[in-house]
Amino acid sequence: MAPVADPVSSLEVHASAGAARSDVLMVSSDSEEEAMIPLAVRLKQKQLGLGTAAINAEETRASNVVSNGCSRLLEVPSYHINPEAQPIERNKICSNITRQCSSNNNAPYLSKEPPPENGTYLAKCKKTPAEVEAARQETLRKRAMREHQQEEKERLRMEKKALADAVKALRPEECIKHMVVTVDPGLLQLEGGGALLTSLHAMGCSCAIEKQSLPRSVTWARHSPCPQTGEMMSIPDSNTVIQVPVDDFVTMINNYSKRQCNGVLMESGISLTTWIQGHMSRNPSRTLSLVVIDIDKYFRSQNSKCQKKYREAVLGEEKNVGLQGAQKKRRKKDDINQLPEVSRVQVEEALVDLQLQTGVQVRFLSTWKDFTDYITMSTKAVAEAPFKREREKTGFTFCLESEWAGGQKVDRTGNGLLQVWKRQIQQLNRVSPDMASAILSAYPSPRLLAQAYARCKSDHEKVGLLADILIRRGEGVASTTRRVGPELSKRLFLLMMSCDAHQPLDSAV
Amino acid sequence: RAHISESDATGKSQTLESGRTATSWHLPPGSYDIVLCVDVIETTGGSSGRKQELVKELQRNCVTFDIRKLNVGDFLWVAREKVTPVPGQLRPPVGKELVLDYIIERKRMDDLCGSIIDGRFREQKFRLKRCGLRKPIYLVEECGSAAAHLSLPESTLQQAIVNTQVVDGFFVKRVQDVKESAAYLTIMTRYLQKLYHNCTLFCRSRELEGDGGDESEQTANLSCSLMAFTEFNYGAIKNKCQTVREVFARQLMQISGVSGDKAAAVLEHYSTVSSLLQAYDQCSSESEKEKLLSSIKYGKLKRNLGPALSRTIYQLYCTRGPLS
DNA sequence: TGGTAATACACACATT
DNA sequence: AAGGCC
DNA sequence: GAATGTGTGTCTTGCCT
Repeated sequence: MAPVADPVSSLEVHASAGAARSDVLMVSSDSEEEAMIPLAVRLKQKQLGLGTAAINAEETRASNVVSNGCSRLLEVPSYHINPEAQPIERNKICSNITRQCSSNNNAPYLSKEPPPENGTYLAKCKKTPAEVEAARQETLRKRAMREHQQEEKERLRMEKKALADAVKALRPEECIKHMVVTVDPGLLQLEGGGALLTSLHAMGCSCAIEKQSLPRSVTWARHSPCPQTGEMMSIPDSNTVIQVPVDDFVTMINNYSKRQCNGVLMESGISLTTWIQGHMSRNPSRTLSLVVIDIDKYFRSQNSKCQKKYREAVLGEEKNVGLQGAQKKRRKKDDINQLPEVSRVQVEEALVDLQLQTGVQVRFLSTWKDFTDYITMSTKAVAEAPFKREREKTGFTFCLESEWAGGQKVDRTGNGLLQVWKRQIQQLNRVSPDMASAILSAYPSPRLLAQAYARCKSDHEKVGLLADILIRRGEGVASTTRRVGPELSKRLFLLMMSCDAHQPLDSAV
Repeated sequence: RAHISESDATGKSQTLESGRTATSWHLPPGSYDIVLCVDVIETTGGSSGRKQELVKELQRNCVTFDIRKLNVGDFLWVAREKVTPVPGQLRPPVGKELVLDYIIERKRMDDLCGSIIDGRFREQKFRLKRCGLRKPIYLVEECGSAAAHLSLPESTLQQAIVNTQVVDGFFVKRVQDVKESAAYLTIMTRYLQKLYHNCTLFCRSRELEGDGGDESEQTANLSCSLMAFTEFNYGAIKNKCQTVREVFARQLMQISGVSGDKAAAVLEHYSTVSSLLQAYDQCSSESEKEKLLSSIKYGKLKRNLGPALSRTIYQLYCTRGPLS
């Protein structure tokens, strides 16, 4: 039997020794949360109080109407808001509604513009009871309509707020405050546990201490309001960091080396890879990474014990398989000295095995402060990950495609637009500044180029419109001139005139 | 001794389609060698002796490697078909080569520092993600080494390293110096040689690469469907075919204030230059043209593009005389 | 109701 | 604080 | 985003009687 504790058994020891206590420490976001929950609850109540499908249909229709009204005021075509919306103005809809209401309760010909003679009649005689009643109902309807509009406006505002807050929660600055770091109690009873919590707290995120399915591990969760219910819910992150004691680590390295030496048939205990594979098969969705703290302490000990074997192992000229043969010093007194003897090369070999078999990586840290810093940085990385991923998904690739010049500054009068136009031409592949300048001098604005294309009689003429423009390179006598050429001419024609957005510019074949 | 051959895949003068046809060929077990490939820039240039130190170390470890011009990454491994010289021909036939899924970007701390500042860092990570190789590795050198007073704080650098691990999902290997880098490459090479000792390899095309998580596929870590090296190295050069839509987006972003989200929002309504010009032509008044784009929503959710940008774009595309 | 002023708040862009 | 103003 | 700081413009709010 191996004289060293198995990692699994050590897990059980730590878990039983540690008091499994769940504690959540709110740092600076508690006031915000208390303010946010009632907000979301109100939204939920309104959604439940009114219908679901019918109300949603009403609200989308109403929003379209409002948007059309706004866009009319801004003199903007309505299809910017909704491409399928017809150019119906809001005041027409409203007047139609009021007209319908009036005709239902009054004589049809009284609806809008009473004739002059009827006007005098109506002015002389007081309103009939029916008219009074009609007026009352009209007022009631107006009030009801206003209330409905108010409520819908309010609901729309709240929804917008909720979405805006959801985006805010992902911003690099604030996202960290919505993170809750769950730490295994086995980590805290080790030295530096308090410092970990202190640093996490200082960073502005919440901490929870509860027993993890993985020993001495730390996981992350995002504390955010659910868009549907408004309740706060925790969204767990797949990342997990496990701190592996040097004893267990060295033992598993040794087990791997034994397996490599003796052949695959020999069962020689848990190796790093098999240990991780066991955990990963138990819950496949986790992304693990390992931390080993102060492994140099082990190597220092080994080095002082037998320097000769260490050097041989580093030089790697002989297959130095360090079994646990050289364990002669005092046992229970110093745990390190009764560990098996492994070399740094053996560690690296086992690490490569772990990497290629599981993709899990191991971080070696020298102090517990480094561990705290590592967890701190990992927390920031995990917190900001969703934000960055979403940006990569929506944005264009060429935004950060190495040599990318920022937008050309242009003032209110339009100064700078010529440079913009030149740079626009250069966005096509294989267009040098000289080529762009040549085209620029012939057609100093997009409109002029488009007009030139429109004046062409044939498509063949359009394709070759720019082909014979001269490019002058250099200055004075040494300057050489070339043509733009038919290839670039065709590409620019396609770019300017094609109606197919996915039209390839680089001609095939 | 190590076998060094200068097989130069001339990076630019290739034919448009690299010679691999759709014939799905394969490499039976034992018909190929696993060979480490080192980018030529890692062996030559700048610091005279430092680069050769890695080569020397690999040679001492008896690692067979090949020095090539890699268009992405610094190290990778190929499965090189064993070729037997044909009688009557001086040159043996060219062996087929498949590139393994692992690719290493080696980064010294000072390199990393400069890369972060000028933006190369993000670009390199992006290129590694989409290079077709599914197991990118960042080999970070000079980790705990002398507090190199670089132009960036050390905490910043380490945060960047953690980010590439956690956010980008790269495997990050930290080493102290060049010697440890060589040791890592040596161990990796030997392990891969052992891993692929009895595998039949198939040729995959660059297409159909649902490059999901790298570590997520822990069970099928032995990928036998690989790309031909020529196709990989050619595809790594960035001469992608542009479309009207793409170039239009880039053009929009040439004006200050137009970002990716803004351009994308405009493209939602007018995906070509032509359609935008048509829309301007259909406007009845000049003020209508000015505000044609002002109420377009962009980005996170429904933020107006605004009248200012709308006016600028209007000036750009509607000015009938020369621009200034 | 609409319309503005004043602020807050983002975002695009520029630096150690 | 609600209502009518233009 | 490395991290932080700076200026453009929208967007939110409150106000008016």
